[in-house]
Amino acid sequence: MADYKPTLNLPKTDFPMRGDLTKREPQCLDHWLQTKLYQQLRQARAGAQTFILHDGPPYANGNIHIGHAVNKVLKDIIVKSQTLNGFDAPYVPGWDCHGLPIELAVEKSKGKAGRQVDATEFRQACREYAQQQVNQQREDFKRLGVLGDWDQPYLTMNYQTEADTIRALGKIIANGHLEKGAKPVHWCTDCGSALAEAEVEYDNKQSLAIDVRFTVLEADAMLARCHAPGTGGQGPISVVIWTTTPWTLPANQAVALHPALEYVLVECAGEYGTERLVLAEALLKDAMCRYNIDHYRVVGYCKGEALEGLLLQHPFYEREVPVILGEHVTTEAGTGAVHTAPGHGQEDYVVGKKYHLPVHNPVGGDGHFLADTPLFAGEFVFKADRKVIEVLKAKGKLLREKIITHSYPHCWRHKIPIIFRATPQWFISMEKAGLRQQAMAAIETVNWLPDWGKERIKGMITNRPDWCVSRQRNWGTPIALFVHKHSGNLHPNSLALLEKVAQKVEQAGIEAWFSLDAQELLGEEAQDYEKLKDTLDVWFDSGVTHTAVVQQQLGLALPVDLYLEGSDQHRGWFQSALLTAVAMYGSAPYKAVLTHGFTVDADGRKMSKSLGNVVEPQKVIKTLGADILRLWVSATDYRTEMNVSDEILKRIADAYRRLRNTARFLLANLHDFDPAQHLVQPQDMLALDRWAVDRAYRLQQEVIKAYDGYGFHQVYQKVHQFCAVDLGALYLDIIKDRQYTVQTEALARRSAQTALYHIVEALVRWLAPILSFTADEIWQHIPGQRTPDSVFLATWYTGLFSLAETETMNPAFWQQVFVVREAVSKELEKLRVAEQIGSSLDAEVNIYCEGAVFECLNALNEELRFVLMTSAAKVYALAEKPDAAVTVGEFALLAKASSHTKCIRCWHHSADVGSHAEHPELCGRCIENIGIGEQRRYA
RNA sequence: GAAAGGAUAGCUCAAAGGUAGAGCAACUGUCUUAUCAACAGUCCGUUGGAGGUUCAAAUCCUCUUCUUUUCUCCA
Repeated sequence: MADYKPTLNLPKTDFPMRGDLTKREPQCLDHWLQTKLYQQLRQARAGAQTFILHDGPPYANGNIHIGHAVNKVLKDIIVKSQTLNGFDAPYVPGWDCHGLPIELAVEKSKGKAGRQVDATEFRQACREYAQQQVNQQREDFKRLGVLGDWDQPYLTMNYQTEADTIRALGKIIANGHLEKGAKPVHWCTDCGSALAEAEVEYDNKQSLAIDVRFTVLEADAMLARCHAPGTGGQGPISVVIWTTTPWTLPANQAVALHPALEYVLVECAGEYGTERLVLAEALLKDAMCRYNIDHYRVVGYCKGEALEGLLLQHPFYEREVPVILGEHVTTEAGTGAVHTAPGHGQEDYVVGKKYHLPVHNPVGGDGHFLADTPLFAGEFVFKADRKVIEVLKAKGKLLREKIITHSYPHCWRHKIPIIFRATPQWFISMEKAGLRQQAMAAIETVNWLPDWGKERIKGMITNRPDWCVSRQRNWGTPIALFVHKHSGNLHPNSLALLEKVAQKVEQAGIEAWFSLDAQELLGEEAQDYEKLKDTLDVWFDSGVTHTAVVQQQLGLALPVDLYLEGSDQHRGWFQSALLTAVAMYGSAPYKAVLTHGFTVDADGRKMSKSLGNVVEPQKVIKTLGADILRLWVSATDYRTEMNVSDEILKRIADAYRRLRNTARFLLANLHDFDPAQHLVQPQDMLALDRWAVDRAYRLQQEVIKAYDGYGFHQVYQKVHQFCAVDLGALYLDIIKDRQYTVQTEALARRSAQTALYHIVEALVRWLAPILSFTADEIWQHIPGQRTPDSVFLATWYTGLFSLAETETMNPAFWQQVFVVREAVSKELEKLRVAEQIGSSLDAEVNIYCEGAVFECLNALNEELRFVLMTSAAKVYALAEKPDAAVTVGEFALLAKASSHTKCIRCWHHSADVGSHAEHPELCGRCIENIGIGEQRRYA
């Protein structure tokens, strides 16, 4: 048997079938670095319309997890697709570098600032630690294939940025939003400082629980407010509170009731004679039992809201305190009446604010009552509990005392119980200069994606308290203000001073403030002013990057096009950016805000070490490659939770192989194609090839639309389907015969190659934002002069064209043909099962039809068999249909094994095999093709 | 405890009141000219559950389960 294989034009390529991504991707990254791809891109797009995605800075601590990877990849897909749109879309990644977690990490190695190590040295260590964390995270982000200005990222600890953060504060002060106040914070009496949430741990503590009478000042006024069917009883009336922190009573400013709870007025005989008590009805029995009172009677009742504003006598001070209402009051324990000391409790503070109660804190930093505190001056708070009880007893206000054990916050370092203590703080007021209302208006100007994000942030802005921006910390942007020692007022020249400080910080970083001698700026006045030691909340640092980074460092205009972060950032960055922007210049810093959900496992549970369901991006990259991770990100609808597991990634890897192999096949069939010489003009191309280009043309419009709408999973679905169905199952399968068997230079072949060429040019661009590494690799293998050098410098391919409806063989025509093809396929399968044929080329088929179907099939003439991939395909009128034919819809089919001999070169069965003496195993078509060449017109 | 989002085939996604549909996977074959590939055929669903509105519900309403995020987490 002669070997005709060398006479075929078989596919040939260096583009490997296997991705080998774990090896190839790092090389690709090196190449991008060496060619300064990012810088090239900036030059190439200079002057083009911009698209600015402003990066939200991850916190510079710890390894990146899958959530970071999702966020960065989504950003990268957007930036790359917008670049393909022709926009100048710079991407400058950033890091959030100040703050507590870094301080805590440094404390572990260096010790606490001001104790084992001085504050300056401590801050330097924080700076170094943060930089090292940035470096580590940066390597992981780069490995994901994210294209950005990694050499010049923005860091909130850059001197310039620190200075501009201070200037941002100045602007907010100038606009009248900053306010001094006091707020209770966790306070360790041993540390002598405030503790952050992360420094607090809960443990059991024994406390004295007491029930205390707050006597109603005007009994008549009280009775007038409630239903008292009889006489209303006898004796003094007291509202009873229950507390586990007796030492907070000196700071009491009110008693809180729940507005909707039912309260009762009970007459009973106590140790001081007949009296009346006010309690929540639901707790009446419990309370009476606790007080050992057997005989009592309800003499009146009312809802809590009826008592609002009623005045009570403080149990041991000459102070009148009001009844206030709070939703936080419950009936789980106590009396339904809550002792309220805004200086000693978060909730009391919040509700107190509503009623304009004074925030009174009589306790010093060492936990001892201040010298001007009547009765308890100098006492340590927890020791004062006993003394408070003695005083209450003496005043006849104590109903009962008992030692209880309960969960209580402790200092994680000293393991001692901590207290809530109001300390001076700085706030950005939501109301003082209309910030809340302006922010609400700004929300309306932003495109929130998905749309429920708008309601979410509106709800948060509506309800949020003033923003406490001060922290008693070391590693942070300083609140660089001077406060008058006696009046507590800001220095009248604060704004000018702030600018002077900012100039110093530009040169030497935040240390310039901490090491500043006040005299240098204030001269003689320095002795009258206190230089603030507080730092800014880190959310302020990241919040103002719209100014400190976007405007100042990058010189870009606001608002930017897009912020993109996880949905938790409605509470975080989206809000801190919005509030600071509105406070500075009255409008939102972004045009649109896009959010993504969190990654969860296959069952929708969040990832945790204890559940063992954590997917680490580093591991995925090491085993499957970054492109697989990227493909997963693109394939997943990120608007809700994103499921990820080994199985899901395996499926994604399968899909990757299909995409890669499709590209490989296209390239392999273009190995001898030079577009400069061989490209066939659209009007000269075969009809089927024009159909294929038309499919790509239509798809490209959908792909671009999907990218612009940030619907990447649609891109994935559509492109994958195109590769699997339009190309794999149809077009590529059909043209193999033409590609392989006709003459190398035949129009029939060059026409198909032209289509393949157009398609791969388009495909590589569709894939580039998602499969960046693979697309780059494909780009290198596409034949012809490649300009630009990289797919990332390119714009969408413009060589595609549509197939006009007016053509005979228009898209609808081919649709009809493929319906028949599918039916034929099913018929052939029957023959195959019956073992009458193997390959479809072993069969021939007769089609009986009329009307449009007949016209259609007949138009293809002799070439119908190539579309159906049978050795023969004949079209007859429906009337001629024999009984053996199978009817499928509008037509009927009769398929049978071919009786002719198989040509060993093209595998078609044909009557003319053997007609040539020199090539007894070939058909006439192949003889032509080895020699003079076959003519084709349609398929 | 509250608010918001989500739940459709083994997986990823469609279907905006009108017969639940793709692709992948699985299974069974074919080919050996994309070969650790490709093609063909087959199978797969009480749309988380229960009610309701409607001639008709994945879709609208109510309740419920699970889950995610945020808030509250307390005298």
